[in-house]
Amino acid sequence: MTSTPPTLTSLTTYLLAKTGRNARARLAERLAAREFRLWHLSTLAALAGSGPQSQRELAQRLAVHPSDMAKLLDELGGRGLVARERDPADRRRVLVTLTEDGHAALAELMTEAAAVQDTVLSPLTAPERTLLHGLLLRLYNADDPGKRNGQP
Amino acid sequence: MTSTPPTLTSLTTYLLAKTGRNARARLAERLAAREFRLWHLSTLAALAGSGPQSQRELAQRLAVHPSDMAKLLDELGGRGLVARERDPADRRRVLVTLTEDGHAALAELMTEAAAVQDTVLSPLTAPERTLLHGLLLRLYNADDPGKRNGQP
DNA sequence: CATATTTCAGTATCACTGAGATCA
DNA sequence: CTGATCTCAGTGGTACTGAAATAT
Repeated sequence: MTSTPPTLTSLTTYLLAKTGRNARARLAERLAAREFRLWHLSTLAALAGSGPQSQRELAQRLAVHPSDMAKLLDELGGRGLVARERDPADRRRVLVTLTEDGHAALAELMTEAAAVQDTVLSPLTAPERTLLHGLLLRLYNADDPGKRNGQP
Repeated sequence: MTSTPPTLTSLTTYLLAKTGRNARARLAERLAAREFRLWHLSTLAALAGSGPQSQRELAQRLAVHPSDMAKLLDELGGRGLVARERDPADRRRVLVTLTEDGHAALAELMTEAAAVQDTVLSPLTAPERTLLHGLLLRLYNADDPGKRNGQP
């Protein structure tokens, strides 16, 4: 006879995937109200955090395919949030920079993200949230950066 | 060298989504070697955990659309892992049950999942893993109060 | 007839592929 | 010419939508 049936919730990785997906979906919904998608936020954040850089660099950093990065930057550029110009030093490259409006948009979206996070983590106390963050950060830093693809 | 901008990694929900997606992708890769997908494992586990049930019940429990559940069960049924029969009490319903082979397949897949989990959680000590599991379980249970009577 | 369950066909979106264009 | 970057059209898989078929 089979004893106690295996349950999915006994797998930590199952809970990880489920809760992560939930958080992601909630933020996506929130961003959609402002006509943004998750990659927009990630891209703006990457530009703010690491300064002007080539499209290829940006795509690698976020683990997005260069072809998709082109479309993303088209959208962001059309809204005046990023500026694209040929690198004078190497005219094959396109240097992407964050505009003033881009900085403002990023600040707004990060505020939204913080609000969503507060909802998602509401079952936990402040020290527990810090603890969770520390554990997840170690998992995050351990897996190969730039090998896998996914959404932010 | 590429590093993720600090603004995103300061969001716990970003780490949640990323690590969850990573775990999910690793398991999917592993299951694919046996010609299974993640939904197959989830479905088998739900049947083992909650016993024979209608397709609709199963779909709701796993938050899958009924149309997709039909396809999933076609695949599992074709491999002899589940059996489908009309409910004698209400012939609109289709009662789904796990076969012997289904139980065996589930045990194998759960072993695979445990192996993947051990890899993903390798940066953490045993007590830390327990701690993480407890925190995630509370987030998971707070997620959607609509499925509080099921196992997954 | 009104409702519930299952099934099938079609749509939408996302990650990815590959070919061509530009430039060093 | 070789190699790198960027662009664009198209593919495949997954999640969803809507409606017909079957039964209560």
